[in-house]
Amino acid sequence: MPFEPVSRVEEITLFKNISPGDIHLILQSAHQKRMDAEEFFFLQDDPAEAFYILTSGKVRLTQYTADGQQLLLRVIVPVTPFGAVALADHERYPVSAQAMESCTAVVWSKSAIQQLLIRFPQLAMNAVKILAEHVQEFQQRFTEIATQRVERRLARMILRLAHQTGVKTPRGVEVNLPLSRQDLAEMVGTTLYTVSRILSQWESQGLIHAGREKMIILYPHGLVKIAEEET
Amino acid sequence: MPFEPVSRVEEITLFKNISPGDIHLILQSAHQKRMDAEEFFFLQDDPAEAFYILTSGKVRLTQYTADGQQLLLRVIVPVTPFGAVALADHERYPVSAQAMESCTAVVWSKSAIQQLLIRFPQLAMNAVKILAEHVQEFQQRFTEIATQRVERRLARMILRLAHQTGVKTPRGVEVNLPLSRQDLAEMVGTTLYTVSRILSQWESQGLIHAGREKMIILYPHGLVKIAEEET
DNA sequence: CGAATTCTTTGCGCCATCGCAAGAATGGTT
DNA sequence: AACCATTCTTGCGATGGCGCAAAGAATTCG
Repeated sequence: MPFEPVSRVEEITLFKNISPGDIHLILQSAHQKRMDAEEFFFLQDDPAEAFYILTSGKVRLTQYTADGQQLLLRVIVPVTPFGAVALADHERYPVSAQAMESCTAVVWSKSAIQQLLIRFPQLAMNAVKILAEHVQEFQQRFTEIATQRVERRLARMILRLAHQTGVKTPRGVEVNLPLSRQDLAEMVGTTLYTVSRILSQWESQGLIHAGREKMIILYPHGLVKIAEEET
Repeated sequence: MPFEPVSRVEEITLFKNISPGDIHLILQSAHQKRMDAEEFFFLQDDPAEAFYILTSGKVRLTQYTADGQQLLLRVIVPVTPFGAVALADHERYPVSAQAMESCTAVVWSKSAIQQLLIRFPQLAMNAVKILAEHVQEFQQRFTEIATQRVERRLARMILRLAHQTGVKTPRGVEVNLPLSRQDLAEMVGTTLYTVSRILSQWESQGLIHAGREKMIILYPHGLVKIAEEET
């Protein structure tokens, strides 16, 4: 089972303080999966039966509410684990995971990953750490949405995305994700109209250059200011 | 070290599938702590150095934002663990934990709990499960606040609280928590004015009886309807 | 290459929620 | 019993953000 992505996988939090030999063992009980754009790794409310680490492509994690509204909770980029609920027993996925483009991932079945957690306690500890970070992130985002204006939330989100996948180009920092206004709106908890208006305003101020499903940050400091300044 | 609360502690998720003997061992490396009302178990941004299980009293978990706003993220009742970030390395508490009344708790130091996680892998798996549930809860609340009106969010929150600590009385279900309008507002992400207005309205409809820092649900079904009905 | 589809922008009216301010209610204190 | 400190209520004006509708780009596809 050839694993070119191993070299990068080794560096991630999940495998911290685990010897290369053990990592190799752990990876041996995984298999690879590829997905075409738009395909679903899993759907919300499915029994959580597999745990993934994305090795290429991009994945969107979406939650829909009882009344049909959708929320884009996060975008997964390589090399990030997702479907971590499968680490716990008897859970269902709280989100749907959809490939935004063609993707590859390393996959463990629930039973495999649970055996690994018992066999390699450090792995369990790392998983705890990852989940603890997720809890923090969502507490934080909950706090933000409860207390801050849309403009600030959007600025923060774009900076976060730029941090995740930003690429420096001569013109500025390019956010390398095909996100529509609707997607951005779902991420910060607003409507596509409001997002569109704010982006237009920023564009007229020379802060960004926003095109269809892409965006270049011309003046990051301006966004930082919006994201942090009081009021 | 006498542990009257042990009997109840044994039932919680954290100790599931762990033998009574092992639980006893685990509890032996804890110590007890008592706190007076208003005292802090820990403050936000403190290094996470201890992990707690509340055995009596009530604890509020609060997060404050850079600009000084406060959010009441949750109320801890017995027998619930809190400070779970201490399970992970090098973390800081993302919230402050303050006793709402005089409290007792079982406490493990970070080093103790980490040794236990290694020694009892099932403990680590249970911790993973608990954290996974927290992630879900906040994803859910994030989604709610992003898509639903205040009235519905408040109805949901009150039902949740009633579920946690509700006591049936001849007059209705009494929510046994000293929460001010401000507290409720922070929990659902609104202002105390709006909470007050909504509660007044519900009171005039005969759904609840709301007093100063207390409340009795007279007609739970009415709240459920508000919490679930579409629109 | 042109039509169909999807995504984006923006004017406009609307309303849920905010937040001040002032006064009322409640509970504790001496 | 009178007082003080909180907490709660409610009128009122202000407004951020919503969401329809229609027109304008950018892509996709046949």
